[in-house]
Amino acid sequence: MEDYERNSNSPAHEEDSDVRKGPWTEDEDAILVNFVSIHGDARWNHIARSSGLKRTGKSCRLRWLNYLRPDVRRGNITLEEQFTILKLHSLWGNRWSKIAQYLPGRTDNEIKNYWRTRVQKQAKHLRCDVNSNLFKETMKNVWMPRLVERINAQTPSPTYDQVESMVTDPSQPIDEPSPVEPGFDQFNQNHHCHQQQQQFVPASDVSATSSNSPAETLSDVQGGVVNGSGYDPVGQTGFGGFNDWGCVGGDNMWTDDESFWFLQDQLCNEMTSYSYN
DNA sequence: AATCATATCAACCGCATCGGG
DNA sequence: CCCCGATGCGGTTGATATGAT
Repeated sequence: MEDYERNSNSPAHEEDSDVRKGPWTEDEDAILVNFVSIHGDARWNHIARSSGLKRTGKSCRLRWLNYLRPDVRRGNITLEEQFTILKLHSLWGNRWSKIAQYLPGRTDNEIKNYWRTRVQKQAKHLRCDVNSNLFKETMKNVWMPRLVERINAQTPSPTYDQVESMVTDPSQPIDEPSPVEPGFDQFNQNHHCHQQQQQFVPASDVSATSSNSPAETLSDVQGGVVNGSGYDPVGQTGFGGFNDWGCVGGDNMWTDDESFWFLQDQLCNEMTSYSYN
């Protein structure tokens, strides 16, 4: 903290010497909340200047969006939220702000942190790239079905489709994504976004009628390559091939299917246990 | 109790995009 | 068109918390 202030007071940057950086104080928070309540959450540079806060507009905006905004949610990521993150990331990649639209109260920063600290860590343990088909297939065929099992255990009886419809808060509007959004066409085909219900409703021709096998359903929905004995480790066809999900070739470190799947299961347990502590 | 390693997350930075002049 | 300021996004950093030894 002090380092930030020392740096910002460097004589070499006299013009920047008034700009505060680093953690926000309670006083600063109070000032910002007060100003936003009066002037609204726009024109951040104006807010930064006229509030007397020695912060940049960007810093004010970030503080408000990620921390001070009244509807921001804190605490453990729920199972439904984990499922949503995995599913939407499989469709859109690192489009954190877009994914955050479907997790009311969660910020893009929080989702990004979750992905980096939890999901990427597991990829690291598996010694595979988080963008590799191997890892995508693992998420799709092991972790996501496991999440569904856990959700079912929490709230008895929902089908896989119902779990999907649980993953968004019905009270929150869902922005209609741009028609040219890469990947959205497929998403929209598979999950009709009903504005009235404000839920994901899987299309009947894809999964709604045969949800007994989550793995199969996910496979169908997302077009992944799955076979009885495992996966296609060098396949290029998983998840629709969106260009921001470029496959990292040659990263399959596993040659022993049995030990691989054993480890998958272990890691899955570890990963899905986070929200139960 | 002390030290080290690892995990978490708030906040920064650079870049892209958008809109007004 | 071009420029410029504002805004938003994704990647990254670094301080702090927590756990392990």
